[in-house]
Amino acid sequence: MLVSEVMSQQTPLSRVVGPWTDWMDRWPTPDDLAEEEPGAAVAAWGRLGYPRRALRLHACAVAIAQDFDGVVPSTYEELIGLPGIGDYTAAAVVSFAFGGRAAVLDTNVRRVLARVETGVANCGSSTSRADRELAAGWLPESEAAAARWAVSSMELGALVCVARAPLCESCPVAGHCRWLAAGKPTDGAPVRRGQAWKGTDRQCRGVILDLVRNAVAGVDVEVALTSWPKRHQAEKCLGTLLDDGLIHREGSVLRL
DNA sequence: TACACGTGGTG
DNA sequence: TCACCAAGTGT
Repeated sequence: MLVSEVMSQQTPLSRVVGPWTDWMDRWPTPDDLAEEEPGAAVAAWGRLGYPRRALRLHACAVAIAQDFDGVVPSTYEELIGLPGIGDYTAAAVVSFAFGGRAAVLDTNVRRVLARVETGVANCGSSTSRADRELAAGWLPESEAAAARWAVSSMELGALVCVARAPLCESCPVAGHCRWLAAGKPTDGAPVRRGQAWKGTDRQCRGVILDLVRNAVAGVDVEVALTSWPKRHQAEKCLGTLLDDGLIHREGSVLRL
């Protein structure tokens, strides 16, 4: 559950299934992953995106092996302290893996709360204090009910109360929705800033990392730098990749 | 709070 | 084509 939640961060579930299955076959327990080199995790991550998640997941396995005797902890406080585990993932593991009581706040749930409770079309770009208070107020008291609420609210947002064309006709809570009652106003929706991509450091890093990931024998530094049209930017990005620990350098050879 | 951080599907 | 975006985290 922890692995699947980390892989699902900002990533469609449909793309997670394959890598997750392979990952769990190869490393069924935290100890199995902890014994590997971090580069193996980065390689197995493939093209899931945000590859630092692979590094953090490896570090998470090491931490679980060292601090929790190889057993995934079951409380929010313990989980939130692990690498790559933030508010959402800690709550998700508590709720989905252990059936505990935690407010699982992802973008889907925040959108549902924004519409049903606040009456606006969309939630903010990040979790706010108001979101947490709303979610805390909605969370059922018992563990069982809370866990069911968590998965229900997330599915509702993912399948029915979707961002673009919500299926209000088949929504089970349509009768309670302030946004629907108000005639589904679109104003007030925050203008999302598009994610720049072409020519960015992000794209440059992706190109260089992909090159290294696909070269079994490693890649010559010069080859990597010439894989990007702007030399200066390539040097900078290779530098950050090395700093991040995503790529390692041995002489003039680059490896994961 | 704002920003950096990948990738591939979709309208 | 191309902007938009999908179950966030760390700084």
